[in-house]
Order: sequence, then C-alpha cells, then structure tokens
Amino acid sequence: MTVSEPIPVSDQSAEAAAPSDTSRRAAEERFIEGMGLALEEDRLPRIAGRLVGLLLLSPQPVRFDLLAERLRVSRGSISTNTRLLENMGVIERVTRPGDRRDYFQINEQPGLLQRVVERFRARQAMAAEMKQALGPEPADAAIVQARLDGLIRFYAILADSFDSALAAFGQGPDRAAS
Amino acid sequence: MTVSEPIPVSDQSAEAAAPSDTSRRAAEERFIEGMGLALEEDRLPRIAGRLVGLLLLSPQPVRFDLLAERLRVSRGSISTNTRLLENMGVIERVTRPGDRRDYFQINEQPGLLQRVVERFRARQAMAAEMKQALGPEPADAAIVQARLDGLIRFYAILADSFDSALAAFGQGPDRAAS
DNA sequence: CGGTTTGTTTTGTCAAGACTGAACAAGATG
DNA sequence: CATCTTGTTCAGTCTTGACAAAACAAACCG
Repeated sequence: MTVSEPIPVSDQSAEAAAPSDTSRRAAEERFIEGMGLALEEDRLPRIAGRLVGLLLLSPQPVRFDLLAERLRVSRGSISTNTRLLENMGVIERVTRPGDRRDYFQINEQPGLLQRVVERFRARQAMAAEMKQALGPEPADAAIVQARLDGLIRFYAILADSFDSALAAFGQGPDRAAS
Repeated sequence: MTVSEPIPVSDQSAEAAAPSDTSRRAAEERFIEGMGLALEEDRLPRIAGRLVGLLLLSPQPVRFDLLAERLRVSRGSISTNTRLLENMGVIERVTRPGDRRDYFQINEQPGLLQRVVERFRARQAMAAEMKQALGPEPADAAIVQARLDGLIRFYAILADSFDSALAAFGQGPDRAAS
C-alpha cells in the first residue's frame, strides 16, 4: 500500500481509440490476452494475468473501476485478483489522501519468480529424501540411485541458474514484474 | 519404441512387501505421489507424474498391466498417459520379440524441460511484439517501453540459463528425465 | 472360425476452479 | 438519517480436464 499521485489513466474508456492507433490498440489487446494465458500456465487465474498485462502497459496507476471496465470483468473478479497479486507482491495498491478509490500499478520487482525457484528446490528435496530412503541397496538399484542423483543435481543447477538469472536481472537497465 | 530385455519388474504385486523394507515402500509411495503433484504443476495429468515417479524407481522396464496394478488406476488411463509421455520423449516403450506385451522405462534425457524453455521464449516474443507495436511514443510511454525491455531481457536470461542448465547437466555424471 | 489377451478409444461422471452477480459492509455526503 | 460510492465476500453457474468403465480393435491361439 503506497501513497502517490493518482493521475488518471492515459486512456479512459475502452472504446473510441483514435483511428490512427487502432493497430496499437489491437496489439495491446493481444499482449494483455497473451499475459493472461501465460500466467495461467503458472497456475494463476487468467484475469490475474490480464491485470498484469494491462498494468504493464499503463504508465500511470489505474483506477479499480477502470480495470473492471477495460477488461470487461466483474468488480468481484478485480477485487479477488488484485488482492491475490498484491499478496504475491506483483502489483501494488496505491491510494491518495482525499480520494476514496484504489489505484494499482505493477511493482517493479520480480515476485512471480521466487515461486518457481521454490518449486524446484522442493522437487530437489523430494528426490534427496527418496535417495536417503534407498540406502545401500542390492546391485540393480545402482541405476536408480544414479537417476536420483541426476534429478537432484539437475534441480539444483536449475534453481541456481534461476537465482543467478534473477540477480543478473536486478542489475540490468530495468526491472519487470514477471 | 526400443527393443530390449523385458526382465520382469523387481517387485510384482503392490502388496506383501518384506516387513524389513516397509519404510522403503512408504518412501517410494511418497516419492511417486510427489512426482504426481510436481508434474501436475507443469500442466500434466497427475497420473503421468506418478508414472514418471514409478519408472524412475524401477531399474527394469515395467509391464503395462503392472503399471495399472501398482498405481491402482484403469488400463485406459495408463494407455493415455504412457502415450502422452512417450510422445513427449519422457518415457520409452519397450517390446521384445515373442512377447506381445508392452514395457516402459524412463528415457534418460530431459524431455520435459524443452517445454519450459519454449514457453519462456514464447513470452519473450510476445513482449518483443508489443514493444514493436509501441513505436516511438509520447513521453510518458517511455516507462512502458523500459518495462517491456525488462520483460524481454528477463525472459531471455531465463531461457538461456535454462539452456545452460541443460547443457551443464548433460556433461554431468548422469542424466535424468524431468 | 470362436475365444483370449493386450492395448486403445470413447462415453459418462465427477471435482476443481474461475467467474458473475448479488448481497453486503463501511465510509462519505447531502 | 437516507443514500451514494467503493470495495469485499458469498452463492451459484459454467467450463475444463482427469479418470473409470465399457466398448472396441487387433493380434494370437486353439
């Protein structure tokens, strides 16, 4: 919950785009929809993805009701999904004294990624536990043991390279929220 | 579809494990179930994950009907999911002349990973396309442009580090299929 | 040929989750 | 206080996908 300038969104209503940037609007539509599908693959509701897409494209914080209007979605869904993303640290709720309404903006830091890394670490741990349970075993189980070692190593490498990707990213010209 | 020794699985029926390795059996159960949940996160049916788990722990190819029996699942599900994993290159169907039945083993190469990398590349492309559509824009859109740049760069780094993880893994002591 | 065995395909059921719309709560405001 | 406004929560609907069971196909066997 940050307090800042609530300057109205660059474009208010969903319709009536200037004829010149019609294709721009179409591209935005595609992008937003694409983010919806992309985040859906990460087990988040599609609307949450669309929210991220829309907010990524919005230079200024966007008002709650405009989100519902622009995405053509019920206020209930906006409420649920903004809170979800807020808790994940992906977006931020912005308010201003004297204005009762809520605004949202993407949070310029990778929040979704930690989830992924954690998942890999969990799998690594699972494989390690299994290896433990194997113990010193009959000859033909050697293959199994080698496989588990492989799994463990693989997830370790993966998680590490993810982490370093995150680090490398932090130093770059900019940060993004996904 | 490979032709090889179909040596019967180490342990045939699901019940009657030697009392000594009861906890070993429990650990296997946990591991198999864990793989079920893990692959489910990657948008694969849970049974597919359990199959991978079971086959990882099986030094020898496992017979089709034993899979159904061991996982307590219908033959139909086994059929569907083995084919799915087979097409993904995660497992391999093994047959032997003179034996009408099918056996399965995990394929010692990372097949699931390519999917992930492709997803990242796709998102990168999406962001790039959006950036394209933005074109040279009014002042306040600079932020948006920077964000998209960030996204693109981020997914690029991610996919690359995945690839290098795969590469590093390939040279290691062993390979695994997940 | 009839009858097995083995795997595939199809049909139907069930559960999970997303989303809507309506009811609701809590402030503002006349 | 009655009434907006704004956001949340809840109940119900709808869609999706997994799974089982049964029908099916094909190869084999007698």
